[in-house]
Amino acid sequence: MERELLLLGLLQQQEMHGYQLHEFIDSYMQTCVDLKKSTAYYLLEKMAKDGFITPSEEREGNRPTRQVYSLTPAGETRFLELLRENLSTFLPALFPGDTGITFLDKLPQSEAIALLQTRREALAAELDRAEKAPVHTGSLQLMIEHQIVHLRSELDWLDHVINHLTEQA
Amino acid sequence: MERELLLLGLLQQQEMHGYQLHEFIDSYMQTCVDLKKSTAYYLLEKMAKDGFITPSEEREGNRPTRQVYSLTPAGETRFLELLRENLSTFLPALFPGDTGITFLDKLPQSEAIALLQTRREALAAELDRAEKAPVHTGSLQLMIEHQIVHLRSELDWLDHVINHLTEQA
DNA sequence: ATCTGAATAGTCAAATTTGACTAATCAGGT
DNA sequence: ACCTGATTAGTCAAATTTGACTATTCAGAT
Repeated sequence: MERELLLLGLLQQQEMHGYQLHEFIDSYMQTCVDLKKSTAYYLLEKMAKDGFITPSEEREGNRPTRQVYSLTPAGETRFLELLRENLSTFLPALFPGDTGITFLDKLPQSEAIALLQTRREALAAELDRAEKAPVHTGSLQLMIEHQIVHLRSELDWLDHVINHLTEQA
Repeated sequence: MERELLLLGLLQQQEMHGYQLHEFIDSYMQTCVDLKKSTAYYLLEKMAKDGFITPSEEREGNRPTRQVYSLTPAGETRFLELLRENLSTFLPALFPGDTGITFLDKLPQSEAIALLQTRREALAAELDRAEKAPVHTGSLQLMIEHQIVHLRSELDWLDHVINHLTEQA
């Protein structure tokens, strides 16, 4: 559901075509929703069929025409409906990385520590990237700051786990 | 991939049947992976076909027989392989709730505040539930504590956002 | 002028995931 | 002894999601 909200929300700000939407999402929002290109196209077609958005042919330069989508009045209503629902609900974030943590004791401590250190590097790099990202305006910036807060807290926790494991050895 | 790791990991501790696996995951691990019953059955069948687990018929009392799965040697290897990969990788948690945050400014402040307060209640309830959960042993407890740390940090952040919004009004 | 690799803009079959449904058994009340 | 609702254990068609593939255009090097 939040994928549709995201697409509608972006289209509400300005009309765009599929590739453009995917580009934006992939570069600025990979942290809240993971939306593959083919999924974006699928959803756009579906929402068009449902009457929430309408395509119009557009041609830029020499390139083949592409479908540019814009919100219909029904789409505007749908957007607000999904937005209200999203904001009032607590949708827990899932931690696929915790699956491994659950079975940490199935490996020798020393190996577990080494593996987690590799994870730590990747996490630190993510945090770095997020902290360096250019400042945006409005609510988007709010989301970016949320990510930074979250990543810091994750890094702290991971260090805590690694220390804990190291002390045991 | 982490869904398969989870199933293999649980089966490595003791053989189980589909329903039992789903029950366990749904009650103790909904926070790291969301695995529906039908997905569990699908994955079990697939992993059986791949030779990682083997089913054996079992009957309890009067009930119809059911498939109890146990790890094969190949499954044991696969489990360790997936575990190593999971531990060494940083798999970012996704925040579907941030989609709404991104479009917060599309609603009047007062309504946004009210909606977020509803979200806050749900989040606080989750935290409460997590804090009251019985203590487990081993690495599972580690994951549970991670969840608590995370939920506290989320509650803090949400309060921060609500305050910020309230001050603006 | 041509070649090469990157960027743009998608399509499609296959894999995965879901929700809705079925059906049997059990526990408790009446 | 019978009824009712919860629990157990699953199945299945439909919806969604993905990865791999295609094809065109553009920018820069040669």
